[in-house]
Amino acid sequence: MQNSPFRNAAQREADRAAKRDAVLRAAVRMFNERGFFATSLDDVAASLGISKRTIYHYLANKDQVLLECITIGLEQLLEAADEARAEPGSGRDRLVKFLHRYVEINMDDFGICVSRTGEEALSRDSLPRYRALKKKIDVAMRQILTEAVEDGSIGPIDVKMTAFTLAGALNWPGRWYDPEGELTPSQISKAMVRVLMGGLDPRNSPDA
Amino acid sequence: MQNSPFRNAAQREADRAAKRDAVLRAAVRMFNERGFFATSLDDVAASLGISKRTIYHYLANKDQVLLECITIGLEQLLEAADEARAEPGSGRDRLVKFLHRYVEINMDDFGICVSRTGEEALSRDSLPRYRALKKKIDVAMRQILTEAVEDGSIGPIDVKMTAFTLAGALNWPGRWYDPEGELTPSQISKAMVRVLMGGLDPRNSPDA
DNA sequence: AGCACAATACACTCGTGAGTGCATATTGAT
DNA sequence: ATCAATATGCACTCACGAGTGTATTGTGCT
Repeated sequence: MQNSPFRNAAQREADRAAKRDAVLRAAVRMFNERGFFATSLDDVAASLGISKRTIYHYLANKDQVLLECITIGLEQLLEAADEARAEPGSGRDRLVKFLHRYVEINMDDFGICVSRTGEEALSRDSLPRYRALKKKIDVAMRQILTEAVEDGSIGPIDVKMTAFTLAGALNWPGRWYDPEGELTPSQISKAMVRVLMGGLDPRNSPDA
Repeated sequence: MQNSPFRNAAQREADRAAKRDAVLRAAVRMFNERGFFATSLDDVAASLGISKRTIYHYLANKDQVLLECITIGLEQLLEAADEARAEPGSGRDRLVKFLHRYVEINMDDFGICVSRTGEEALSRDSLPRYRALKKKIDVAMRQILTEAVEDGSIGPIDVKMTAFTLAGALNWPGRWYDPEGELTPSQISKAMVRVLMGGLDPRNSPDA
């Protein structure tokens, strides 16, 4: 059965997907390093030892390359939201879980690409999909916040503005995080979440 | 004395500065709308009813146009830091003052440009000046935080990570703020600062 | 063996936009 | 009145990079 046509068909499909993936990975790394506009697909091809024409065999155009990269990043965030919501514990526990994952994803190749790329980089055609995904994440964030407010495990904050504020803070590491730096993603995420949950004002009594 | 050569020389200088300024203003607006790379200097010139060649009379190249815009924005932030530090009151009071101004500046044309522009957009030559200014602002922010921690008016937070977290949150409005939207800069800034100062965790006892 | 199709390369077109050379107008100084 | 300098436009060059037409190779299928 090793060589049945089914297996082979599947195999080829997998090969193709793997190659497409490799292109996206190479592309996203270069986008993050030099920026989307300063990166030519010739560069990306060269970094893989292939020709630009090959890239166009797997992806329609440069815009689609970017959209795929961003989509991967955004879908990771959506997954994180789903996972967090499935957790046991208080609303606050689920929120904290989500925030941690959010920060960490934003220090991964595709996540970095998300936080560094603005709407200007995408084509008219790609914008709707992009905006829809962004919106979903915003909705998920607000949902998680609302649940936590409702069960009283966090204070009665303004959900909308809090979601914006959190998003900003959590996305920022994508701009300055340096894999060679001293701080690990996990340390960064812990520190940031602590600040955001506790706030700057002194607590009336320190809790356990 | 109305027509003394001094007056005229000064006048001409002022005219020139005003024109240069108008170019920067027009440029920054377009950069913010379409993005730096999607904006050609021909576009900017057209929006002012002049020719591209005229722009090159006041500014050396596109890179310098951007650098000037960013510098204006960053210098506003530095000013805000100085003003805040000169205020009376507790360290917390000065910090809050600074944060409010910070957010508001980030919703002004030049401030938006700062928060939307990454290092990729600048040339090798411009980077040092850019980085130096950014650093100054980070230092100022940490200074203000440190003072507030030391006089006990805010909790004993990790200054470095808090500065990063705040910067992220405060810069974010530059990405989504819409002058036509319902929320005014002042409302946004108030809401964000409240979230950041108070945190999400419930307070042990609500204060006055 | 031969066919069909996927994968890849090479060499090209074409548009766009940064930056410039030159010619011209305007204005203050002598 | 004339000169010098400043301001501005027009038309150009030049490089770069996205995307493509076509040829070539490899591989599974019959």
